[in-house]
Amino acid sequence: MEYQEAKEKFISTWGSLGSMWGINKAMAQIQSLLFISTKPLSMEEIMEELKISRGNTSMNLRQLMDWGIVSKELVPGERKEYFTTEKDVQELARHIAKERSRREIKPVIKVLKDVSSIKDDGTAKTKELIKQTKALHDLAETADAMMNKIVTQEQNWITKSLLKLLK
Amino acid sequence: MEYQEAKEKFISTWGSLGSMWGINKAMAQIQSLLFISTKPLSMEEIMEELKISRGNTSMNLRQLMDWGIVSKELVPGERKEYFTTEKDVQELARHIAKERSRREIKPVIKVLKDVSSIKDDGTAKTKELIKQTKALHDLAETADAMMNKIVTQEQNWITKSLLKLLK
DNA sequence: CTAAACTTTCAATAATTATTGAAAGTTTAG
DNA sequence: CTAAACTTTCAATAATTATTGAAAGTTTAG
Repeated sequence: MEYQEAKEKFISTWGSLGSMWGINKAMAQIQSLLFISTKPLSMEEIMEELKISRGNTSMNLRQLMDWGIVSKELVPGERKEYFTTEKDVQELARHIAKERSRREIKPVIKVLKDVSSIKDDGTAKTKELIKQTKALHDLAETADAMMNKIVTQEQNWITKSLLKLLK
Repeated sequence: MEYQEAKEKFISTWGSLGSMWGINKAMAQIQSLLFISTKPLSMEEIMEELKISRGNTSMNLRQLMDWGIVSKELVPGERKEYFTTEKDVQELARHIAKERSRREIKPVIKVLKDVSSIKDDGTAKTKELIKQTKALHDLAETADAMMNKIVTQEQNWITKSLLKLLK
């Protein structure tokens, strides 16, 4: 496999993966492109590489900046804006985990808490609803907490020792 | 909040969440409905509760069975098929994590491995591609392994002690 | 201040994905 | 074996989501 093929494969795989972390294709592809680029890229360059329109590029870059994983880079003497993404995978994972938690997981936990707190009228179906949503609530909270803790740590020693412990 | 409202809120929240674990709305809603039901439900009952067509119900039930989180229950003396979902959240999480890993994460890890193994032609851009995809590969593998281990364990003692350790 | 160089917005449209429902298929009671 | 009771399939359609591109907006060099 040559450079160009590998690059395209990476971008398209990572792009289609976007949905896993609640991000659309173009957004994920722009991030991928920046992630393996050796230098900041301008909007023109991104449009051309990915064959997407100016509007699309602009909107998705903004979203990536909202997620905190892409930032503007000003090149002195240049009028254009250039963009870079966080290059450290650990940091990237931290940002993504934090945003997902905030945008998606936390609100769901809230709903589960509300639903599981309705008053018990004694009927079997109400009891079941309360029991099951409470169980999900606890699971979701634990999972969310673990994810954040793990990803927030100075990874190396703790991850390694956890993995050993869990094997 | 009364039973009916709580139920609807739960089903619609959990349903819209489906996309987080790569499942469509109807599929997630059917699972939710079964999850808080006190008894197995027939296709008719599911259709009626969720206001979805017979075909839709049939297809999504099949998918849920493929995921291994819903199963047929035969009620003696009845011609119809009845359905139940795994009621234990721990088991549910295990199944979901396992399927996601198999369907989505493992294939991506494979691509990352391939891409990061292209021959180094000495150029900066090739070096960067290799370095970055290798880093992602390692991260993805570690995350996948941890998720599976955690979710596979007899949760209680290990989860609790891990959480303490991580706090 | 002006105009060129750029970016953003957003209505129209294209692409994708989910849903319907009727026809075909399957199972079982009798 | 037959027909009723059910389930599945799948082409057509509806709903949702992403994309385009031109017009409007913004910034800065001169």
